Amino acid sequence: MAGKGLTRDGVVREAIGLIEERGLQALSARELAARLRIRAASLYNHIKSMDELRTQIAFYAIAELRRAQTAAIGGKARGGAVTALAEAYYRFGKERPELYRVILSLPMVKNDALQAAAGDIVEPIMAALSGYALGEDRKMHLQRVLRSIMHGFLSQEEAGCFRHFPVEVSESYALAVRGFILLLESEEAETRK
Amino acid sequence: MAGKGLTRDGVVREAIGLIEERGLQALSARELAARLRIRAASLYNHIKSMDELRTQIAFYAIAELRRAQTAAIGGKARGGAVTALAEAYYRFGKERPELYRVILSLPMVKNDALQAAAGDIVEPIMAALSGYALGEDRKMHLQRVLRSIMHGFLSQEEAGCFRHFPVEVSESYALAVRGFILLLESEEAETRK
DNA sequence: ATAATAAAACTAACGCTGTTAGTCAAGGAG
DNA sequence: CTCCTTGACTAACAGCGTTAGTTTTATTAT
Repeated sequence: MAGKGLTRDGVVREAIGLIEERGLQALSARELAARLRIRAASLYNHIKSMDELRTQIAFYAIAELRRAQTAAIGGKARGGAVTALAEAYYRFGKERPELYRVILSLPMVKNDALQAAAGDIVEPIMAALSGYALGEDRKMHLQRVLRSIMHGFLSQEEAGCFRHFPVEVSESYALAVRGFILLLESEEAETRK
Repeated sequence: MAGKGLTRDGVVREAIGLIEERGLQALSARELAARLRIRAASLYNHIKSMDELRTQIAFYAIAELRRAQTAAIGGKARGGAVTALAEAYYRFGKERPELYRVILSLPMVKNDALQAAAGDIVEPIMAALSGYALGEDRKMHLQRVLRSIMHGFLSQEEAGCFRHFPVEVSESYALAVRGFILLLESEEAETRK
C-alpha cells in the first residue's frame, strides 16, 4: 500500500462529515479533497465518480434512518410501535437535517441498487404494523401510506411550507399519525369481519 | 426596442418547454440560449440569474398545480371535494412529471417569495375542507396532513420506492385518501361534541 | 539491504457550468 | 438627424467533475 493510508470508507466518512458540517451543497470534489489533504484528481483512486460517492452516502443515510426506526419500535406493539416509529423518523429529520436531505434528494438520481436500498426502510415499518391483523397486501399498502405521511411531512417542513402559519407543526404531525392509526384500526376491523 | 422581440416571459416559457421536453437537469444557460438562437450571456438582458429563472419556473409550476386543484373541487363538497382534489394532484404529478419535479426540488432553494407562493397551494385545500365543521386551527392542521400525504406519495413514487412490490400503487393512494377522510370525519365529530 | 511492484499521490488539461465586463448595432424619441 | 436606450455580441473568469500521463511512496521479494 502506498499513499497516506486513505481508504474508500475514509473518503465516504469525510464526505459525510463535510455534508453534516457545511451542508449538502458544500460537497464538491475539490473541497472534499482539500479536507483530505489531497488533490481532487486523487479522489479517483478511491471512488469511481462523485455520483457514486453520493450514492454511497445515501446508503449510509438510509442505513442510519433504518437503524433509528428499528430501535424505536423495540418492545412496542400496535399503536405504540407506530407512534414511536413516526417519532423516530421525525427526530432523524430534525437532528441530522443534512443527512436527511441526502435522502430527500434521492428522487433526482436513478440508481437501481439505491432504490433497492431505499426499500430497506420498508422493513421496520412492516414490523411496526405486524401487530395488526392484516393481509400482506393490505399491510404493504398501509406501509406506503405511513411512509408517504412521514416523508411528505418532513419534506414540506424542510421546504418552509409550514412556516407561515401560526399553528404548531408537531401537533399537525401528531394528528397525521393519529389519523393513520385510525385507518389501521378501520382496516383491521374490515379484515376481521 | 432592439433585438429580436424576446421578452422575459418568453425566456421563462422557453425554459419550461425545455424542461418538459428534455428534463429538469437539461436546463442550462447555454442550452436555453441555443433554443432562443442567442448566446448564453445575452440571457442576462432578460433574467437576473439562472436561480431567478428557476424561481420563475417554480412560480409557474405552483400556479398550474393550484389551477388544477381549484378546477377539480369546483361544485363538489366534503368527501367528494377531497377525493377530487387528491386525484387532481396525483394526475398533475403524472402528466407533467418534469414540472412537478421543479416543485419537488424546491426544498433545496431558500427563497422567501417562493415559499410564500408555495403557501398558495394551501388555498384550494382549505376550500376543499370548508364543507367540514372544523375550527380554523384544526382545518390548518388537517390541510398540512393532506398535503403531506399527497406530496409524500408522489415523491416516493417518483423515487421508485414503490416499484419493487407488486401491489397497485393507485390503490395505496386511494387508501391514503380514504384514511384522511376518516380522520376528517373523526375530527368533525370531536368538534361537534 | 536492495530491487521490483503496485498503490496512490501528483500535474496538466478538457469541456462543461453560471456569470461579468466591455463593445457594437439597431430601433424609437426629441 | 442625432441621441440614447435596448438587446445582442465577444471574450474572459472561476468553478465544477473528470481523464491521461507521470512521479512518488510504501510494501514485498530477492
